[in-house]
Amino acid sequence: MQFSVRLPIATHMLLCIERFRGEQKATSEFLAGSVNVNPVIIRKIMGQLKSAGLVEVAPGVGGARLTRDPEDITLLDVFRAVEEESTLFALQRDPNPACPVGKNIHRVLGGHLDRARDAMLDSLGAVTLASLLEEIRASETACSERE
Amino acid sequence: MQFSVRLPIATHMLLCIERFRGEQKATSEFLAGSVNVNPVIIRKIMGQLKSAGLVEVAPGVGGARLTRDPEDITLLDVFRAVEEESTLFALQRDPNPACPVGKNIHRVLGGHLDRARDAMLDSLGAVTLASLLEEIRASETACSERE
DNA sequence: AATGATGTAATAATATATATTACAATAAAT
DNA sequence: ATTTATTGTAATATATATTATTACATCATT
Repeated sequence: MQFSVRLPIATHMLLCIERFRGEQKATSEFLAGSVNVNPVIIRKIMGQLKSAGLVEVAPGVGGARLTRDPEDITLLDVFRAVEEESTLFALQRDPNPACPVGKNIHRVLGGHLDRARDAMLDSLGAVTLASLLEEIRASETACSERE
Repeated sequence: MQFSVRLPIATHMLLCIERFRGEQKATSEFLAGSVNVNPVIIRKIMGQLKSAGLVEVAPGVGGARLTRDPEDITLLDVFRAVEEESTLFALQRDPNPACPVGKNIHRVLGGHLDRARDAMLDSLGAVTLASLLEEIRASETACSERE
């Protein structure tokens, strides 16, 4: 199992939107160039970000912008926009109720798996877009200073 | 995205092996009856548990047994036996190095995603097979007392 | 009207998950 | 020695998810 690459791509998109605000109109074409995927992939993920209320897209003229301060957007918000969190851990269907293990496995195991998932989500929730942007900017500065 | 049902099934198998130790030979047929899947699925997962050193299977005569005390087996051990932990979070391939975001996204985002994964793994590592077995046994007792 | 952009449908290629049949190999029992 | 129960594994089928791509109707501006 592997997570889809939607979370990294969506994060990349949001970072570009904010990093180039005022410089470059954030069109699907431009973002596709930075992420290096097909523009339609960008538009689909942008649709999910829009549904989640994280971005607004200018119809017709094009370009996206954040609806909130980068300080108020976390990786958890992005994860929830592009992945289905409730069904992260599946449980086997129809375990045998005549077996004491089969009868109780869902209840016993389910709670622990939910906690493991929540631990991951909490960790994602601790990372803001603003902090990521700062890390990006710090790298840029380090690069230019080295020249 | 959704985890495969291998972790729940493998856990179920281990619990059955231990719960019925001395009562029922833990054959793939028997375990398949409790989990309610095809015996070949059980054998494949059993192969993964064997490779991970969690169980020993008697060749020819059949039946599996744990190689360690249930106190010393955690859900993390089971997860590692049946899932590929290192590739949990994928990163987009070939982001544009000419873009400041594309150039740094892997390094900046990768660390946070690894931490989120580790938070989940740590949570799984805190649950022992022994504790699960105790929860199962408690349910059984509660049921029989209610009668 | 022409332009540049979005939203979305349709299609294809690939990968993974799960179910199932079949059968060779193995160890014990008779 | 043959039979029996079981494992390990290959082969196949089905379903679903992911990613890439083409095509085009729609929309706002110029």
